[in-house]
Amino acid sequence: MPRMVAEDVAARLRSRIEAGEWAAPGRLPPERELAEDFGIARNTLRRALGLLEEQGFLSRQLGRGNYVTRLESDSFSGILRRIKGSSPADLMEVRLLIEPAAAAAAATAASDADLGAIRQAHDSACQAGDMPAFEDWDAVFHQRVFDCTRNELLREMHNLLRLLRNQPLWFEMKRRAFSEDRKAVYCREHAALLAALLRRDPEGARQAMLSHLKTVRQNLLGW
Amino acid sequence: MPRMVAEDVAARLRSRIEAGEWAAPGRLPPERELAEDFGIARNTLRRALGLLEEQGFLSRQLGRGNYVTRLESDSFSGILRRIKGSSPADLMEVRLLIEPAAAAAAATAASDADLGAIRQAHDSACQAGDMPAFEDWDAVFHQRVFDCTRNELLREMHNLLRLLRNQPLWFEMKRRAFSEDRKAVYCREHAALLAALLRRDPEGARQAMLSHLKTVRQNLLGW
DNA sequence: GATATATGGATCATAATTGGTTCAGAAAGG
DNA sequence: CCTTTCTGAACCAATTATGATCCATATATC
Repeated sequence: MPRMVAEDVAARLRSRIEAGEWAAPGRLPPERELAEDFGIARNTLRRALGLLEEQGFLSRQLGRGNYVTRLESDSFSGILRRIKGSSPADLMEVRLLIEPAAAAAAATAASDADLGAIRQAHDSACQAGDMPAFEDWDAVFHQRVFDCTRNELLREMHNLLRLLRNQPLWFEMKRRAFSEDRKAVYCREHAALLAALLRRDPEGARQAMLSHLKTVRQNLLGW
Repeated sequence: MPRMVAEDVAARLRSRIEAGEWAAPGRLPPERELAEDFGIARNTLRRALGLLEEQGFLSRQLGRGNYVTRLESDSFSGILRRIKGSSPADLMEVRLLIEPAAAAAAATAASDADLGAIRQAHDSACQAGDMPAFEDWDAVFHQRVFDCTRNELLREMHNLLRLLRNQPLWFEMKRRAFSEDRKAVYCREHAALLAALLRRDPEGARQAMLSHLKTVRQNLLGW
């Protein structure tokens, strides 16, 4: 299956290495074992090892074995990789923590143009025909609330969360949880948030975002 | 509806690509899967892909797959780069937004062992002889508050902020702003926060963290 | 030291997957 | 109607994965 199994396995191997399964500087299991472990052909596993070797994670020694060299746990990329593995519950909790505060900040910092952009995203979401289209516009809506805050870092942190929400696992969850009724509820809640922003009402915006996200959590996680 | 389904799909695809669902340099799912995903025929999907290819968003490779090309603007790496360039003011604002809430959450979720670790970091910080040592323990202190929340994602997001604070520009700011008096103030504020955590008092912890961070902002930014 | 075993290195034919192309027919809109 | 667009299917071409086999080197055992 030319589905880039090699790259996929390389990523999984790297993650297992960094999880400390074979602490550096340690030896990996023989290729024949690893291949069986991953359920792939040895040839394919060897390609994955080749990729990791190029990246400097492995040292391969003929007749001796494959050895882990360095591992990065505290660097930016290490953090990002761990962020990618976050659970939906954790993500939802962080959203509940950050987004209401951002909405409050947006209420005071937003320009008229900002609010127009939010309204446009809101309208598009309400008119969206199917679930993927709605989700696309929903994401834009939330992003534009953060845009209002004029805080680059905050925007990018939300971008990070947005990326997580768009990963396949999340997408499946959202697809299962989607219905026309729920979309209508979301639209009403978005409208309430937008109204608070238009009133320049920080507390109202905070509460609107909070109750909206609680609805989302209820629909996605059931609590 | 013979009205440009392809263009519509192209726009949605582009939006999902920009949202990082298949981060560059990443591979898109096979055309047959994507077509089913969007609920359209493979031919139509291919027209959409053609449009995106013309715009330079995709690289299509026979037998291999379709790849997202440039557009690191919204991928993990692009976000990372922009995060690294954040201004001290933005960072301070984000800290003020996140850390008090995290402290409140920590007050309810912390185990005795967690609190012991925080106390240990607090003591070490107070006894630190020079500025780098104090900053180290200060960072550990704050990090351990986040550890209490049992939220991996939240911890890693704080780790990200912590990395920012350790970049050269920040370090210089902190070094200039450091003094024994201010260190003593920080220690008192840390002690107040720790006390609130030990009381399992969420509101107290939130307020203690908030006023501490306001002190830090005053010392670093002057407002 | 000689031999056996374990392990990485390399090659090849075959099968599976994937993008590329074409075509006939259905569906939507003027 | 007529045109455009979408659909569904079949087939081609390129790439990748598989499974097997054999070679090369290092380590253990006697």
